Amino acid sequence: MKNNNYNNGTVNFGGNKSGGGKGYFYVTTPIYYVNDKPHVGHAYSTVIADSIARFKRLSGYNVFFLTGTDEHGLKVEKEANSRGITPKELADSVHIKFKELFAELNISYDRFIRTTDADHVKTVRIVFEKLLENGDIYLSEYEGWYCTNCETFLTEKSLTEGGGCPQCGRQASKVKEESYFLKLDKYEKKLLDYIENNPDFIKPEFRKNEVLSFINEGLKNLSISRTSFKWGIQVPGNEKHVIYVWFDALLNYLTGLGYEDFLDGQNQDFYRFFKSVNHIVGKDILKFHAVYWPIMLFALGLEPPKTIIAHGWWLMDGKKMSKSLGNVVDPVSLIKKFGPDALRFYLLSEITLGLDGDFNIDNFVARYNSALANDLGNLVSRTAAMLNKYTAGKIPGCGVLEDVAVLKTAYDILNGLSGRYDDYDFAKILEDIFRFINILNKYINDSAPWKLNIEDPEEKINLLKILKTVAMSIYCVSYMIYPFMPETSNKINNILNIKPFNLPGFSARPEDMKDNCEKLFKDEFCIIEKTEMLFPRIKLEE
RNA sequence: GGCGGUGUAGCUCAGCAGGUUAGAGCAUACGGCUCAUAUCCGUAAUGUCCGGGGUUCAAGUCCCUGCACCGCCA
Repeated sequence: MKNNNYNNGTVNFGGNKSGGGKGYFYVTTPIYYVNDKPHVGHAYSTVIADSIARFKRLSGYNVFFLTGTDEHGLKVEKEANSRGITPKELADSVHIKFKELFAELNISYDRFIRTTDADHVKTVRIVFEKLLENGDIYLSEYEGWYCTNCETFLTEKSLTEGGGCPQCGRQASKVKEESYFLKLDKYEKKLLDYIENNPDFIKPEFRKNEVLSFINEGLKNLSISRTSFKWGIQVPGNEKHVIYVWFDALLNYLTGLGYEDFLDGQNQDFYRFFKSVNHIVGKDILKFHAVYWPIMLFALGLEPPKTIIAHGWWLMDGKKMSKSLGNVVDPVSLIKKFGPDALRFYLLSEITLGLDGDFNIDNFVARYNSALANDLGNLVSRTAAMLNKYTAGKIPGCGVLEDVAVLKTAYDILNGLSGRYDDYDFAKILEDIFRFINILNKYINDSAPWKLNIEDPEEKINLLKILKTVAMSIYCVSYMIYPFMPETSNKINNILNIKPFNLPGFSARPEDMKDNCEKLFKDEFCIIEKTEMLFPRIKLEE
């Protein structure tokens, strides 16, 4: 009978970030528009945010991770009308689809915000009134071209030859209407200064240049209300107007943190979190986050976000995903088939941050089989099998020393991890991890435990040393992959009979893993007897 | 039209403060092992480093130019 009590007695499972107080970390995804069900692009943004959130929590930070849905605006109203339901009914049903996807993907968000939530509606109104009071918002009149589909005002020059919208191609119309405007020109200089002085503000770098050139062409004050439809938050005191969907949506980042309580002096953490905010956004909405949003914050007397990460898009077989092409990748069916971690791994390892990626199912399967099944899965499987076969599952304690050279490789990777995460360089991190996995497979091959004679005391020690080294290394691997593949990490720890990393209260900075690992393996313990395959190989059918 | 970027092995990309035989992963071929998910490990082959010109003792690596593709803005 094997020991089923976790071997965790001596490891520090408390928050152990050195140097006193905990760091704060706030990460957000875009809030997703509810006019259609989620696709793989939504999964991608969210997985990026989840991985960084998990890593920061693991490192001992106080993390707040916000995601949610953007539910107001003309497109939702239209879609609802076409389905014969109310906009709220549409939002109710579609937002559930996002929640289901995130549950399948093991997304560890702290709050799922909806722009129809009462506290958000209240926050938007408070902000609007505040800015109206201090003069950053003013009532005026707009006369010019407008695209109803995009809810965007257009300059005459930007129209296509037939008078269409440059974005969607639909016919633009000439309108003359009363509108509230947000002063952008007033803060133009301040924003430029901020961008110059904060190199981490926009990532990757080449996007920063695009934003700079956009601002340098001169900002025109932004219309932030509409009178042509109803579905939105009404302007306080002038209910003819509905607040522009982007003004509404961006403020979710404040609502989610409890801005209202902060204004009432009830929320001490607000500043600490907001100062460390990382907005994950798609490249298509960078302008809203890097230009309009900081200016809204300036107007409120707050600092712009710390970092905006603009990622690329997932193409499908080289083509943009679209309903009309019928090539939209449904993430839920992929997860059902291959598991959440396979999708998370593919999304994060196959794309360089900022660039577009090509989603190709053959490539997905190839990566899965090669990296996950053959390299990682098989490493764990062969190690567990050898332990069970040769030592009855027993991993020796401090009486048998581990191979320092092998573990040093692991500790070196761990020590470089925090810096790598600051750059959001997930593909590189995963590359390092899998290079180490290859080293472990080679180490096993080269030292060939199966050739050793257990009857011979000297050879037995050697055998134990090899197996202990690999077990310790796999524990480190489990830590390294936890942010990307939490379910797999938990399974590995379970096989090793060690507590999972996601237990409340557990934290260990990567730099502390050497100590933690050595303490954990100081005493002899047994792994579990029956192990499951982490990633069964996928055989291509047909 | 303006500004910016990219073009390196079959595929995805790294290399670029200029310097010995141009790299990695995947895919391919051959060899080794058998603990393991027909897995793992090793070896090998393949490149007019987009074309053209120039600077230099020396250029994927710098400059000019042409072509192709992409991004942002108009």
